[in-house]
Amino acid sequence: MKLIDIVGGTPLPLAYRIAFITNFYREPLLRRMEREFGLMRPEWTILICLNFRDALNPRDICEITEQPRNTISRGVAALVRKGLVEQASDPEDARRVVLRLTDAGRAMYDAVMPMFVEGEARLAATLTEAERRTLQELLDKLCRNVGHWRS
Amino acid sequence: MKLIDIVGGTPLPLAYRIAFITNFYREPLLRRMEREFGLMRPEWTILICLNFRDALNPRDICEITEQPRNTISRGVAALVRKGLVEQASDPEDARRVVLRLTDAGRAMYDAVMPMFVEGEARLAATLTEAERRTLQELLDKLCRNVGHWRS
DNA sequence: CAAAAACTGTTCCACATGGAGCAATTCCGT
DNA sequence: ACGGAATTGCTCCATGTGGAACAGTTTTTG
Repeated sequence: MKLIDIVGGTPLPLAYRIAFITNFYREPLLRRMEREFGLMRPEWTILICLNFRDALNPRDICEITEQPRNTISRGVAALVRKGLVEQASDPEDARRVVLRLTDAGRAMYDAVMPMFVEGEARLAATLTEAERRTLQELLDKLCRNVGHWRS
Repeated sequence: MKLIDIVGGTPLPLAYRIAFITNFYREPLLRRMEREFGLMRPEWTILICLNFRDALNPRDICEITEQPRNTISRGVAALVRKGLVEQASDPEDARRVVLRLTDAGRAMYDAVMPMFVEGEARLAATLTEAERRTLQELLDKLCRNVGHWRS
């Protein structure tokens, strides 16, 4: 009796399998990240956002990730304490704070990300190249239509 | 600037899209469940397990779901308080407890599940029938090979 | 047969997270 | 230009969750 047997028997053929994969892929890696790098999840989220586009406001990150403001606020504070992010005041709006990755912040991103990439590689290794391409296209279609199905 | 743009730009083409879908599908529905039905997530997990196969031990549920013992213990205690689950002592092993859904427990399951089914229907509606079948097969292949890629 | 080891379920404790409210600043309507 | 509304970021608070230790029971080992 394993979880997959139950998952296969529920009336949620897609959603449960997707949640199942998320649980067993992401959760253990996030735990390891917390243990080995001392990064909390919101901090990692912020690093990802800033690595993709620098000089964001906390508000932008909230909008992008749809996480509560206080969560992002605490995450930023922790990253600043660790010297991974610098905050400057926005000259155009005194309420806003401009966030930038420091070199240490980029180094942290480069140190953590390979762990997830390796997990992705193991995941992808169970599929053929054609299957991978197909799966990615279908998932991408779902993601891009998030506005139609999000609850 | 939306999350999907960042997701598409990371070196995790599959995993990030899957996590993205999980976040925007499951999270809002779980919040609604907590609000409207007063069920916590571990309690819902336990209901799903017992609906699939009755007379499980807490230990079984821990093994199936790979959740910590104390989480399941608290969930069971809450469900018993609410009259959704009954616990009896196992005559073969005094350490063990046998869990069974009550009629109210089954009714709760039947009341909550349609919410998730509806969300699944919206999700599936963005794909054609053939795409749905293909996606389910690929996801199923990943799930069944969880032993090869789990971290 | 006795003692150590393993197992099951619970409780205690630390803490990460989300909601509500707050101060400071900017925007908008009149 | 002025006063109310909206926005931004932060702090307090309640709580859900996981790790570690614990008591009771069973199994294994010497």
